[in-house]
Amino acid sequence: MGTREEILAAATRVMREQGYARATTKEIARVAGYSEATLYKHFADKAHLFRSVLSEQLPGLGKVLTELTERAGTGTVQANLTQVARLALDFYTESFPIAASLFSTRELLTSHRRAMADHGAGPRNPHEGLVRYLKAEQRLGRLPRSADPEALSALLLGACFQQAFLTAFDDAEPSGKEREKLAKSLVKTLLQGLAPTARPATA
Amino acid sequence: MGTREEILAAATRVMREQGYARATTKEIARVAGYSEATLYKHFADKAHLFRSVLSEQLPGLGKVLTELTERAGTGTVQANLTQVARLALDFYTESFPIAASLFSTRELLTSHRRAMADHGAGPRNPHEGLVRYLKAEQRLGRLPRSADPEALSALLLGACFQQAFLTAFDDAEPSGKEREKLAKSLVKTLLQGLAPTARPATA
DNA sequence: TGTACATCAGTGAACGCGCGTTCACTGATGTAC
DNA sequence: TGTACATCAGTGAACGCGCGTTCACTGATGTAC
Repeated sequence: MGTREEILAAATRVMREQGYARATTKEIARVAGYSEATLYKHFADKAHLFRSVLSEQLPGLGKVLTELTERAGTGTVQANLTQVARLALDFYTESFPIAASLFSTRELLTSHRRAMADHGAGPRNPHEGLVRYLKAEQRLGRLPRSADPEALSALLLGACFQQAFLTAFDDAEPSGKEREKLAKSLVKTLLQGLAPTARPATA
Repeated sequence: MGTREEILAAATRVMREQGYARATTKEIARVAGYSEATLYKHFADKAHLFRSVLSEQLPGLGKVLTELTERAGTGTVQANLTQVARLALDFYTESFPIAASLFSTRELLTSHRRAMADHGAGPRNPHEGLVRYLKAEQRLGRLPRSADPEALSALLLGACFQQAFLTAFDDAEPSGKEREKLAKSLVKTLLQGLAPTARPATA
């Protein structure tokens, strides 16, 4: 791992573990094992360093979900969606603390938004990938035509996203088993027939 | 509105509009229309000020949802849940930027978590209120016994929460109509029978 | 092989700046007689 | 009513500190002859 990568890894770690406010050039350099001056040999300024962290260190969930479409028709819809939920839980849990730091400064948010847009990336990517998969399953007749892919995706990914927030808030990672259990129950509820047993006329 | 309240309002506004990093005592005092010294007449230090913002300026969704249980049995489940979704969208959209700033420092997060716990409050409150309502409807026979209240709540509130994140990320509030439409489609999908039309044996 | 020079990753020490915080102070308002 | 004093919200100016950033430098490695 080159010096640049070591610095990026250190910055990521500091942001994740201590938050944006504590992610100073001093602390990042200390954790990386280099002098502060070395940071400036590899990055023009602090803002550049952070943009690199955001674009290079965050795993890509969108890409995985884009490839998901190719799996349409194989396995069961339920099993496929459960794996999506598991991946989403892992991804959002890992990236939430860093994503939150985007809101530390308006500039950081604005510049990152622009940079992502230029790469065709963005926080809606996973959603778009999942919607594409669901539509494919719909065409294959494995999902009712009456289903709303947009809503299904928003519900499933949203639940995973909020769970990641709660995990970060508690500062206590749930075990893999808990995530597995959650993923299963979310998908089950999403796909399970839930026709109300009674529909009173009173609105 | 007293001086203390004006300062709190200014701090809230600065945090929301400019982010935690820009929410300096100078800027807050400027926006409030007082000197920095006045801040220290009303708050012991900056951390105190922020804790007050978090506990006094954020609207309480949990409380609304707790009262929701009393509405169990009236109207339709679908209409009640749609209103929950609308409230949740408003609440999360308003509070997300400030909640995100909790992750700027580990201390802020830790102290806020403790302070909330002491008041019996926390980010799981809305979830608990909604689960209680859903169980009440289950007892009344207006929701199938096979339904999973925990999962239903996680899905619905999670979708609203992530939508709030996207809104903050885009820095563009969606119109009331868009929120209304989203709330309706989420609830419809949650309650709509979604029994898969085919279940292949291939796992 | 030895010598002279070029390159380059990395550094210690210093810089100016804006931060949170404190201090001695002001001036308006209330109170006692 | 006037006078003397107390109270209290608010302030301007200064403080020490840690931040991001830059500078002149070092010493190891590569290259030419």
